[in-house]
Amino acid sequence: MATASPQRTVRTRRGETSRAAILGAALDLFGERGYDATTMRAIAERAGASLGSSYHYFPSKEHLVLEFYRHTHELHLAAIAPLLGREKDLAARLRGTVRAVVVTCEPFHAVAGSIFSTVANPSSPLNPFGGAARPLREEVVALYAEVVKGSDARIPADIGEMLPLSLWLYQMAILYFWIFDKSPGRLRTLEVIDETADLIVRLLGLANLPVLRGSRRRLLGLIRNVIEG
Amino acid sequence: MATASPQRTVRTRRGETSRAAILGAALDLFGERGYDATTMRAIAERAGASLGSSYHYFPSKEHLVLEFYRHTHELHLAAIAPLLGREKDLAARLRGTVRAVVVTCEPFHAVAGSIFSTVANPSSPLNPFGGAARPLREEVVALYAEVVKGSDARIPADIGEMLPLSLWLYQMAILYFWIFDKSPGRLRTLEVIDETADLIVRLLGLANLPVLRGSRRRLLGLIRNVIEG
DNA sequence: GTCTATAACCGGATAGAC
DNA sequence: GTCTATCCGGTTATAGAC
Repeated sequence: MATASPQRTVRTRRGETSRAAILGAALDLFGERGYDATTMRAIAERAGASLGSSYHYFPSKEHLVLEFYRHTHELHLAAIAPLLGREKDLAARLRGTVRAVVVTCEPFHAVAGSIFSTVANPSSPLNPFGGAARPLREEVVALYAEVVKGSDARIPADIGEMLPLSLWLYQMAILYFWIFDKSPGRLRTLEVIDETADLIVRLLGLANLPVLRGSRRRLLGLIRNVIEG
Repeated sequence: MATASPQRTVRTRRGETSRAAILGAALDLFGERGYDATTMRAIAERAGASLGSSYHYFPSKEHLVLEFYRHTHELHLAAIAPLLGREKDLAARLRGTVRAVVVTCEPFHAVAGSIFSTVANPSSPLNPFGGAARPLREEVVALYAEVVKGSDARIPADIGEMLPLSLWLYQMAILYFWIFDKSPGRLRTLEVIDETADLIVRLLGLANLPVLRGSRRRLLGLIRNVIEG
C-alpha cells in the first residue's frame, strides 16, 4: 500500500494544541474565579475555541477537573522525590509527603472547596472511590507504598498489605481539613500533619503488643472487608 | 389600633397547605424516580402549584431534601428512645444508635449522595461544620453524649469530654460508607457498624494502659486543638 | 475520520406582574 | 402568595470544514 497511513504528525499536533489551550484556559479560570463561577463558555472563549470544540476534547466540565488532579499530582511527585531518596525514617517520610501535598495544592486552595463538593458526590464520575478515578488513585496508593517500603521501619506483613490504601485515605482526610483551614500560611494544617504522622508511626510500633493483637486482627479484617466492596 | 393585626390563621393555614403539598410531592417523586430524575417542574405540577410557588417555599431543590433529613432525625430519636432507656452496655447502645441512623435513612438512600455533596461543600451554609448547621449538629452531639452517659462504662474525664463529638464524626463516616453501599438490605453497612462500634468500645477500655498513655494524651490534644479552629 | 462551529435542549433558579 | 416569562449554564445534535 504505497498510499500509506493518513496519520500525520501535523494533523495530530493541531489537535494537541487545541486540547492544551482548552485545558490551560480551564486551569487558569478555575484558579481565578473558582470552579462554579467558571463557565464552559468562558473556558472556550479564553482558549480561542468554540464550546463544541471543548466538548470534543473533554466529555464534561468535571473531566477538566480530573486533568487538574493529574497536574498537581505530577508536581507533588517531583516535589518529594529528593526526600524519598534520602530520608529513611518513616515518620519523616510520611510527614514530608503529606506536607508536600498541601504545599503543592496551596495555589488552588480557593477552588478546592467547590471541587471537593462536586467530587464527593458518589454519582460523580470523578469520585475518588469510583472507576474513572482509579488510575490516579492507584498511582497515589503506590506512592504511599513506596513511602513505607523505602523506610527502615519493619512493618508486619498483614499491616503492610493495608497500609498504603489507609495512608491514601489519611491524606484525603488531611486535605479536607486543609480546605477549611483559614490560618495564615495554613499553619494549623501543617501542625496537624506533624502530629498525626507521628501518632500513626507510633501506633504502628505498638501494634505488636499482645493486648492489641485482637483489635489489630479485627481492624485489619474490617479494612479488608470494606475494600472488597 | 382597633384595626389590629392582619395576620389571620386562615391566611397562614393556606400557606402551610401549599408548603406541605409541595414537600409531599417532592418526597414522593424522589422516592419514585430518584433525585436527579425529579425536576422542580414535575414537583410543582404534582403539587398543583407553579414553579415560582415552589421556590417561594423552598430556596432550592436541595432544601427540599434537607427537610426530609430533619424529618428523619426526629424519627431516629423516636426509634432509639426505648433502647437508650433500657440498655446499659455501651457497645450495644452505640451499635443500636448508629444502626438506627441508617435504617431510618434508608428511604432516603437514593437522594443521599447529592445531599452529602451539598453539605460537604465548605462554602455552603448547610455545611455540618459551619454555623448554620450548628443547632442540628449540637442536637446530634448531645444525643451521643447521652449514649455514653447512660451506659455503665466508666470513661476517663479527658476522653469523655471529646467523645460525643468524635462519635458524631464517626456517624458521619458511617453514613458516607452507607451512601456507597449497594449490598442487599445494606447488610455490609450494618456489619461495619457492628465491627466498628465494638472496636471503639474495646479501645476505650484499653486507653488506661501505660503504653498508650502518651498516644492518648497527644490524640486528645490534637482533637481539642482541631475543634477550637 | 478528525476537528470546529452553531444552534438548540433541558432544568435549576430569578424577576416581577398581579 | 401565586403565577408567567425569562435567564443562565451544562450538555447534546448536527452540519460542515480540513
